[in-house]
Amino acid sequence: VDSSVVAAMLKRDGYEVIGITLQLYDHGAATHRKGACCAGRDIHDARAVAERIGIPHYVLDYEARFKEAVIDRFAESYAAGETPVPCVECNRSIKFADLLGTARELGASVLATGHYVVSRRLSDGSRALHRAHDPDRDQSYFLFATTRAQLDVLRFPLGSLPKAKVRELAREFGLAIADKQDSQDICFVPTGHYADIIERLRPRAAAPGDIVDLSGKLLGHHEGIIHFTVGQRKGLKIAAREPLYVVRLEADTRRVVVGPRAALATRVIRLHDVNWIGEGGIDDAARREVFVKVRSTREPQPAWLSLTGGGVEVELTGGEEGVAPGQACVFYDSADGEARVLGGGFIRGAEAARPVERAEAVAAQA
RNA sequence: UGGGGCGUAGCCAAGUGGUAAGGCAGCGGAUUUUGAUUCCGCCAUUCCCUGGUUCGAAUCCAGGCGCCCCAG
Repeated sequence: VDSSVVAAMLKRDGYEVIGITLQLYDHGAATHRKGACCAGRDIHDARAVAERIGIPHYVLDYEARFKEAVIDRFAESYAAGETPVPCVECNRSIKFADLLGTARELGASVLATGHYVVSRRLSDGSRALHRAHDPDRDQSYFLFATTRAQLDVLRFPLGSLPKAKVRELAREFGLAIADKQDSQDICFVPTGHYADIIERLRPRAAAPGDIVDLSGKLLGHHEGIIHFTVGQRKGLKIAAREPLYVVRLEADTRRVVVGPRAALATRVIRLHDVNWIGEGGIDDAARREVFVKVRSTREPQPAWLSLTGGGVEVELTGGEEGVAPGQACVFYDSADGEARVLGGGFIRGAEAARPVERAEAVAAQA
């Protein structure tokens, strides 16, 4: 629905519009699944929309690149005990790199997408990324890795519209897909069981292992580390006095370490591959308070950034629970409203306190 | 084979004469363009077995069976 409305809006406004649909993965398996995108059924729908609004439409076969850049990395990440965010990878490499390049080759001056995020022009001509007007639809979390150069040629016409309005527009434009279900879950996992596809790609990653508590005591067994993520409660099959959560995954020993909810508390997060699209450089920002999201469905939390030898470190003022390596940590300049996206990074690890503070705590006890 | 204790759902566990709490696990749903979390719902016609007392028993009595502990 979203990208269709974007195309129709631009066409209405007098732009020369070219519709492009990406074929990203096996279009046989996922064709009939509700909530899927970018395959089979969607391609037909897109073609019908293009015809309705009178624009040329191309279907680009990106299956090979998608498998390499998104699916393989997804499996790799899980096998390493991390919890990846495939949507981030897809946006930055498939849509905003490969597709963007193709758009340019077609002579397009900009690439418009149906993402719910706002791009604002700054006085110097460059662009700033902001959260969508509707915080419930905001997709900025998945777009933190977008570079300044990409922002220059990207447009997000839906960022200030509520979803209901978009569907209304779709009806006004006479688009048959006006009430089509929103996409959700991981698009390339037709069954909803992401572990299946990882097992196919990385058979060795599905090996069973032990479930232990924080002291290392054996509590049970599991059918593969890929079935778990930090903070997860369901599926441990261990009856205890209180609910147990996955505290960390040890890929090398295939151990799943569990503990009480309190053990999920996190204050310090270490990042890698940080992208900065805020004012100035990231070193300028290290002195002021920012707001970060550690998952898409969470309000930004106050935090401080600091540069360390290995990368960027985030210290949360209030703490977070169940922060999983591999996930994204996205920076904003404000806690609410259409906050500007300052950038973000991938989570390398997280601790309940800084190493120095831990050392001091130990010293104090002695 | 002397003494003591125990046996309630997959696990832990309350209930000691009035018609089976709760937690954990599990299952289902809601929420969610990642994985999770969270929330809601479901989950023992029956309390180791067999008799007995009683209007009424998981609760009292008798006898079995099974476990545990101490002492042999």
